[in-house]
Amino acid sequence: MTAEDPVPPEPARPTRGDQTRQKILETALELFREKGYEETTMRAIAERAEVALGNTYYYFRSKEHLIQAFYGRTHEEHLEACAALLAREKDLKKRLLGVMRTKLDASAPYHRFAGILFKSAADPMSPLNPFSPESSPVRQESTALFAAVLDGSKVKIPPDLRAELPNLLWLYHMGIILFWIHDESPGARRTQTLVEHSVDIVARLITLTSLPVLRPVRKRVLRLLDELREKAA
Amino acid sequence: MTAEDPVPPEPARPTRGDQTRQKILETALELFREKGYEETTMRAIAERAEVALGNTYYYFRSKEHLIQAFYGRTHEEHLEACAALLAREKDLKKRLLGVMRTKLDASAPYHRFAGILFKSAADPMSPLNPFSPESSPVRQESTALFAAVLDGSKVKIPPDLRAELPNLLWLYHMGIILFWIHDESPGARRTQTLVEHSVDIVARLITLTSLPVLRPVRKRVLRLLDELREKAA
DNA sequence: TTACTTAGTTGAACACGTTCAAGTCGAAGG
DNA sequence: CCTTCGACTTGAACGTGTTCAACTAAGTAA
Repeated sequence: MTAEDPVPPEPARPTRGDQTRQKILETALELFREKGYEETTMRAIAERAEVALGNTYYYFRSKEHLIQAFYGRTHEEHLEACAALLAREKDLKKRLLGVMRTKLDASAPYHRFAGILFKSAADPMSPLNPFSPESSPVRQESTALFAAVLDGSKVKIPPDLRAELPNLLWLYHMGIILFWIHDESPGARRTQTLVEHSVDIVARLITLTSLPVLRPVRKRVLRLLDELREKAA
Repeated sequence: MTAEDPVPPEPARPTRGDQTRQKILETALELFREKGYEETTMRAIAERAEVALGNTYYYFRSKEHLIQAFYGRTHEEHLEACAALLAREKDLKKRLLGVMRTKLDASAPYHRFAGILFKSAADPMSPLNPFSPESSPVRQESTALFAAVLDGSKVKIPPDLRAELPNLLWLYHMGIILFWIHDESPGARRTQTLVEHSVDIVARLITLTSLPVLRPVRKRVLRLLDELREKAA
């Protein structure tokens, strides 16, 4: 808004480098969609982007880092796609279902090479690992989305559980994605089935947790999460 | 036993090739333990095994396939390690706990490069993917182990759930392994904590499933599994 | 013995991801 | 105008996993 940002952490003026960076990323995603990840070579990316091979490494530390960039992008698409629904709908189950459906829709074009995402995601050394510091911003945004899913609904949830639930839902959603990656059925029908049903189950479980019978289990789950967090520090 | 097997599917007589094969595998695991997976080159393996580079590919289709061989081996170690306990103990929770503990113990020497296992495991294209046909024997053996855990215990489990539970427990155990891979705490303490607590929770849930309140949820879970299996065919 | 066959072995060659020392470009300072 | 400096760009070179056509060894039938 003001005349000039003096020294902002991440200014937004597009330099020459920014253009090159974007061209490389755009070209890479294009090729990934066309031929898949493994079959796309860095040389091919550089060539189509009209850039020297080494230059791609000036902007992206590795081939995998190109995927991280893609990951951030689909996440933003997903946020947009479910904003309307979250503003309108008040029923927890429908909210969660909507979020998961739009997630699948947003990811669909990349199903072909999404495997590589999880391939790296499961590798503790990879920057793509969702638990790595490098991707924690995306993860936090993602769990924030699930917090929003809960907040906008009218369901009563015990406060202790409420605090942890976004993390658990994020984990749940990662499980779904993992299933989706392996799902070769046309239009990912099996994953859709899984989502429809599992959302129902999850929603039920959430409401059930208020029952006295389940209190001990709930407490144990929460205590476990606490302890793990302790030892992590 | 008899004089000569005429044409058995997979005879057991050790040919020259078997020796070479074993030497390569042994050397590979040795180097993996010493330097980790990424840092071990196929050339180094070939050299120490006193074999030509190309020969390693005669016996193992790829570097990853060497890991699959290792995977089968630790699984056998694990089976042995928990046999005694399963013969003795009758309490479900203790049985499950014992199995999971021994699993971690058996895997401990390989923690350093276990990441690569899951890296490939999450990739739908990889032969290491636990859902792939190539590794289904190991998976079946593994779920059979969990069936044994249930069978030897005195807990009453609804038959419909009983049929699916080994698969669910296998999934649970994969989740634990995934956590373990990312666990950098000394001696994998965090994973141990996770196991101690989560086994308790799982055991509780299993016994709780007989409760009338939980019947609808149980039924829905089972129906979901059924539907997914249907669509897979 | 000789010819044929199959299992096992070889290392040069290939394609790829990645690195790096050397460049080019454009703006700021003199 | 020249110089300097740092952002940006270049492509040759490296190390890697993997392939392959050619070779050897050893057994089998004639």
